[in-house]
Amino acid sequence: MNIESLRHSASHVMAQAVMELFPGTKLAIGPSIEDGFYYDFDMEHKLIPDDLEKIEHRMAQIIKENHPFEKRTLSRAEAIEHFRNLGQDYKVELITDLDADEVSLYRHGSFEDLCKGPHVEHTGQIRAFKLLSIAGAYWRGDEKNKMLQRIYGTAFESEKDLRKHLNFLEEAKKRDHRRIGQALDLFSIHDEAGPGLIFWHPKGACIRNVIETFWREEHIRRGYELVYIPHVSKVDLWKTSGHWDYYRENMYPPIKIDEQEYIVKPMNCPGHILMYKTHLRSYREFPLRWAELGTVYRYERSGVLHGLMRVRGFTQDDAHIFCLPDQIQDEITRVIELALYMMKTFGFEYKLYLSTRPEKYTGTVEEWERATDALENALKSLGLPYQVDPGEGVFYGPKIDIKMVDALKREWQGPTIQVDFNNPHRFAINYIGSDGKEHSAVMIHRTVLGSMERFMGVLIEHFAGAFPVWLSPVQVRVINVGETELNYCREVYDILKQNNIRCDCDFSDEKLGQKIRKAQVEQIPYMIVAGAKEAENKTVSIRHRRKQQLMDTSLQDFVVNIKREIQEKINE
RNA sequence: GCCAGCGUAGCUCAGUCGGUAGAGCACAUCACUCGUAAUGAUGGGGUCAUCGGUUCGAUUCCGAUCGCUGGCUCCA
Repeated sequence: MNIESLRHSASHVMAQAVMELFPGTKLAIGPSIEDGFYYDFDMEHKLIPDDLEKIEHRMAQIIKENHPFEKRTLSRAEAIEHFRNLGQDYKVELITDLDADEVSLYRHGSFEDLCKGPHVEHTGQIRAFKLLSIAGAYWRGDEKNKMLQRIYGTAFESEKDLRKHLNFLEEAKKRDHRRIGQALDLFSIHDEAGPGLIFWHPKGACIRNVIETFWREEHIRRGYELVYIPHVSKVDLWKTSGHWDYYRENMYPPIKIDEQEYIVKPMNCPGHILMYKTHLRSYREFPLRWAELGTVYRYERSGVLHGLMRVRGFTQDDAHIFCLPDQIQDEITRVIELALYMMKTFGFEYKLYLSTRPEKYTGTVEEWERATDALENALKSLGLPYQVDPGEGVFYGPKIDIKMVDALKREWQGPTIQVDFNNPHRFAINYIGSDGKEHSAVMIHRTVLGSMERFMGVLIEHFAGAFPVWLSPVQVRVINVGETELNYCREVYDILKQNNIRCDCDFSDEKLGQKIRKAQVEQIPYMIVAGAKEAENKTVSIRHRRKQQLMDTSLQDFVVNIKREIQEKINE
């Protein structure tokens, strides 16, 4: 049995149940999707969560009755007539827009729907299903159209598979970076400050700082130079770049300073370009690789904000590469290697996507072809599997997107590499070639993490808050058993500190079990417990947050081991 | 921005069919001095999101605003 037809069949059964419970409902579309199905309805009644239970109940009855799915075919005109008589306007619109002479309808029991199929044989084959949520959705996904009510559900071949999926949803909920971020005191967002603006608490800032330090060192190692630019600049700069005309809805309005209007930067590129243009460039300087952890501010519609994943102020791990046309492939190859190195270091699987020329584009077709070939050749030369997204490129150039696949196999937008044909023309980003003439340089935008905010959000969910030692804000907690060994514990703590290990201590009057529990809840990788026995023998008792067995060892050995674990960035 | 739901202590949540609120955790103090995931007692803490309306009286009902959640649309 095909899972898609199973889910699609479930959506028909759901539509029937909704039609019966809420007569007069108009049906839009109800496809199967990844992990489930939905159906869009246009109805007077506002669906509430309790309705889902009622609908599920009716669905269960329909399923039990084992209605066979039966197909029949109507001519286009007949079908339009048929659905018009039923008052199903959306179906009429769908058929009208169809290219076919005939359309198929599927019936089970008293319910019939326009559908190209296929379906399961009878409703009894839908064994395990659940309705999940109610949502608003525009007719045909266009915000100019009417907002319909959508019900999401899921269906599986067995109760066991369904339960597995529901457990997955539970697990995802537990890993929600907003919940963990609060529980582990990593970051906060404040009504008083504004939505989509992140405050990094010491522990979150610590993790971010570790990542940023690693990022800087790795970039310098790979031939990048670091730059800094101001956060505001005159509106004219944004007019030259084209953002004022094409990106204004995402930009904050100008600030007036001394009769001049200034814009808070939504992107870093114009700033880097100004520096490029401070003197005449020679082809001998290329490639120029300028990197910056550049904070940008963009207006995002209130409904789209989401924790760290979608914010209004964020820091891109940005870089711009200025190079010759025949250097594109080599540069792209290096960027992909860097990006994949990052993915590997943080423990992510990944998928690569190549996006080609969209309908609306700037530059010439030759430029596009040359750049797209360079991107594709880079992917091929690295022997990497990738998927082509035709027409999904940005208007100014083709791109490679890398999606991070986390511990729960979810995909997140991460690194992106984009060739830009627009800015070199707008800003006259030129260089003097070996022929002594002026030529247009190639500009590549790229990030290898995405943004610090989104990356940290994904990282939190990926590790469920249990960061590997090299990223953990507190790597070791020193815990005493009683009062007598306090001095020894302080000695241990001092030695750890001297070795640059991030540690703290819990010398509170609580029982040992309580202190261990606290450290476990905080996901601290190592707990060092020292009591009279250890103080006597000058050893430490090591407890790892995931391992049951304890280890008695010398502090020296522990320090050597944890330093290696940090150095090698080992993911558990 | 749009549709729907929600907003009660630092956190998680009860509760009030209109008579100004409670639990657990956390926090503070005290006692206990404890050997690898929760010791006990006591205490502090709330303009029940904000503003307005109805009412003798609003945290509760109504409206607006702000914010959050799930989606849609859009994106790093």
